[in-house]
Amino acid sequence: MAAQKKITRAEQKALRPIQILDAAFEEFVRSGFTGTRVEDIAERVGVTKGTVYVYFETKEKLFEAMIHHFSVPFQELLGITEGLSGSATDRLLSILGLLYEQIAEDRTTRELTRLVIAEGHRFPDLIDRHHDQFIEPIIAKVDALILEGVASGEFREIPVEFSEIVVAPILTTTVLRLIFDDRRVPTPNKEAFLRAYFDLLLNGLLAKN
Amino acid sequence: MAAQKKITRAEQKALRPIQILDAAFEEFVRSGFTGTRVEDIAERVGVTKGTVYVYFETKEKLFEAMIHHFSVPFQELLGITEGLSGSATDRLLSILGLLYEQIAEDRTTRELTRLVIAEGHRFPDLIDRHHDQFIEPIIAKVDALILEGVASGEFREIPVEFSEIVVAPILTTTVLRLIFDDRRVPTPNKEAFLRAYFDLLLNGLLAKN
DNA sequence: TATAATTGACTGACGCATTAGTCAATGAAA
DNA sequence: TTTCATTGACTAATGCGTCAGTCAATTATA
Repeated sequence: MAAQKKITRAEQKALRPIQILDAAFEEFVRSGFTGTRVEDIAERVGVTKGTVYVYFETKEKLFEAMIHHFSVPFQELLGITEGLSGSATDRLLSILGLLYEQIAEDRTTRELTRLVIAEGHRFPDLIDRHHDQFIEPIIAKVDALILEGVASGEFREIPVEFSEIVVAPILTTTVLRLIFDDRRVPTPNKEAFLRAYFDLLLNGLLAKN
Repeated sequence: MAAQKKITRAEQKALRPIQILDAAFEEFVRSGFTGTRVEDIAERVGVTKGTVYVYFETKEKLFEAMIHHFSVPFQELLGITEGLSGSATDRLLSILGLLYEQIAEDRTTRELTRLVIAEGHRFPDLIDRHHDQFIEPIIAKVDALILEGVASGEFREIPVEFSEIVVAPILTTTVLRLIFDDRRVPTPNKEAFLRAYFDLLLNGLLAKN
């Protein structure tokens, strides 16, 4: 019935590392580095432990390769944001919206955040990579846009060394979903959340006027 | 030289559980639940593994007791905030300042947050306790104050179901310090950070007026 | 096309190290 | 002398990493 895709040995071999990395992601997310058994990863792929060691030298190397593999997609995001036009406000909100989708709503990014927090001690390189490829570019981008808005007169002057305050609701949503994932704390409705977030960010809490 | 405090056996025995819980905190924070050896905890106290098992049945029970022990001090905070007076703005900022000190700046609370994120899967009760004694009371408190401010005309009407947006900079600072703790990302100056946070929260980013 | 030879991806049992948990022996305080 | 907090050697179990052997897929030969 199903179109039987004939897979050659060479094709299967080329696929193996990625299958193993996918399985490793799930298991490491579930149990952390020390709590995960290489055998569980193998079982998830449908092979035995020996096969995993054909492709990866050690459990540590496998963990690092897995992080590296899943970190790639995010890097594309910051490129996309180059082509935006409009007022500083429009562009800032566009980027914050994209960041919300890519960080708070994307399971892979969320779980990578968990691993960075949980396993950072054991893998210092992980922290450095996360900073250089994730935190720093985001902060720099938001900094730049705020400065543009200040220069054009759209924004008040605010101290730019604290622009993590501006993106804070995104990371907070990420962490709350990481901890409570759908039980106890409901997943926020995206449109309603962004509306409230942007409204407060732009206009503040005070009623004056 | 030092005043030699004579410690009786009974006093020492009464002290042991707390010494073990303190040591357990440090070791579980350093290596996570699975990565921590009971022997390391014992060594930190200056006893051997057998002694630990006199006071705690299993490693799991010890972990749970440790979390319980260190979660207590935070509960006092929410009591303190009852006696505040002044405008809704003043009281909101007072509470946010206290929360910043107690969450972002207090190492114990920070590291408990790490354990909740890292070990929550293995200890579901931990998640529930954290929600009931930590997240929920904070959100409820901030909700209530915002509603008061809206009622008194101080605040604009904002959707109260998203008041985690208001406290987001606190949790974000906590997480960033957890990940980067002093290397790569500098620890923010408290006064300057709170000034920027409160200014943005009250007045927003837009220049209008 | 049919059969034999070869390859190499995968296996799984095993060695070795680690560690949770036990308990009879110890020795210092009372 | 008695009590009992502590010890540390022990076991049972677990899990990483290895590697000689297997067998299905592939290639060479008839």
